[in-house]
Amino acid sequence: MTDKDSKLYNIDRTASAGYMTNWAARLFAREMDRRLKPLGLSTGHLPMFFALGNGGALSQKALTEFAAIEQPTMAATLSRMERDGLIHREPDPDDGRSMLISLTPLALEKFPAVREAIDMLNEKALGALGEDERNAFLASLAKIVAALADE
Amino acid sequence: MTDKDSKLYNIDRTASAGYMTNWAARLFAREMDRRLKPLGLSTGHLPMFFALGNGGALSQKALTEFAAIEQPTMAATLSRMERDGLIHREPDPDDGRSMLISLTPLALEKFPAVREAIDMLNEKALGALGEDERNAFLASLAKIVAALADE
DNA sequence: GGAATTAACATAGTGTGCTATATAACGCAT
DNA sequence: ATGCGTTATATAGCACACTATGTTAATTCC
Repeated sequence: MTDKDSKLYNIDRTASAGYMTNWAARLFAREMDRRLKPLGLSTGHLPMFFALGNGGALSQKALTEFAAIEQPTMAATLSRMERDGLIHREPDPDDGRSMLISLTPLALEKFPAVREAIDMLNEKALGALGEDERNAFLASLAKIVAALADE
Repeated sequence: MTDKDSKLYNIDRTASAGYMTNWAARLFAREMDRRLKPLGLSTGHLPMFFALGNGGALSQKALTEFAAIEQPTMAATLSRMERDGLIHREPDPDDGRSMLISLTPLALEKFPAVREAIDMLNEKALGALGEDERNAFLASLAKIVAALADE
C-alpha cells in the first residue's frame, strides 16, 4: 500500500458527529447505569420514569412512541420491569389488544433519586461548558434528532 | 397524589444532555446499521476501520483503549469479525499473551463505502446546522467525552 | 530463580437495541 | 355478519454494551 492509499484510507473520527455522539452516549450510559444500579434501576427504565412519573398510565404503544424505540425493545424492557416490580400492566378496558402500564409505588418512590442522578451526571458532563454553550448543545441535539427521526 | 407532587415528579427530558445524547446516538446507530448492513458490516466495526484502515496491526488491548469500550466487549466484537472474515488475529511474537489484529483484504476493500456511509449520514443529521454550529457541536462533544472519560 | 503480582485475553451472564415474524383483537366494507 | 386488512403485543434471534470472573503469560520482588 502506497502512502497515497494510506492517506485515502484514513478518517478523523473526532470530526464525525455520529461517532462522537455514540462515544458520548456510551460514557453517559455507563456512568448512569453505575449510579442507577444501587437503586435497582438502569438507563432503559428512564423513559418510563419520564412518561409515567406523574402517576399516570399509558399503553405500550404510547410508551414506544414516547421513547422512540422499536416495539419489541419496549416489550422486553417492560417485561423486565414487571418482573422486578417496577411497573403494573393491566388490560385496557376499551381495547382487548392493549395493555395500560403504570409505575408501581416501589418505582415512584425512587423518582427523587433518579432525578438527582440525572442532574448530577449532567452537571459532571457539562461542567466545562458555559450556559450558552449548554443551550447551543441541546439545541443542536434537538435538530439532529429531528433530522434523523423522520421516516 | 396532589398537583404539587405531580409537578415534583416531572422532568423535561429535552433539557437533559444525557437523555438527548442517547436519543441522537440511537438514531445515528439505527440508520448507520441500516446503511452498513448491505456491506456485511455494522456500527461496532467502525472503530476497527478507524484504527486499522491504514493496513496496520494493533493488539486487542490497544484497540480496546482506542475504541474506549470494555475489554470483553472488544473480544466479542473481534470474534464476530473474525468469524465473518473481516479481521486476522495472529500471536504477538514479543508477548505470548497478546494478539495482533489487522483488517483482511475483504474488510479493506469495503473502506471507501464505509467512509461514504459515514459522510452521507453525518450530512443528513447535520443538514440543519450551519458551519459554526457544527464545529461548536463537535467541540462540546469533545469536552463532554473528556469530562466523562476520566477515571 | 521462584513466588507473588500484574497484565492480556477469554468466558459467563445480563440489559438494551435492532429486524423479522407470529398472534389476536379491532374495524371497515361488502 | 363475515371476511379481510390493520393494529397492539409477543416471540425468536442477533449485535453490542456492561460486570464479574477465570486462565495464562509476563513482570516484579525478594
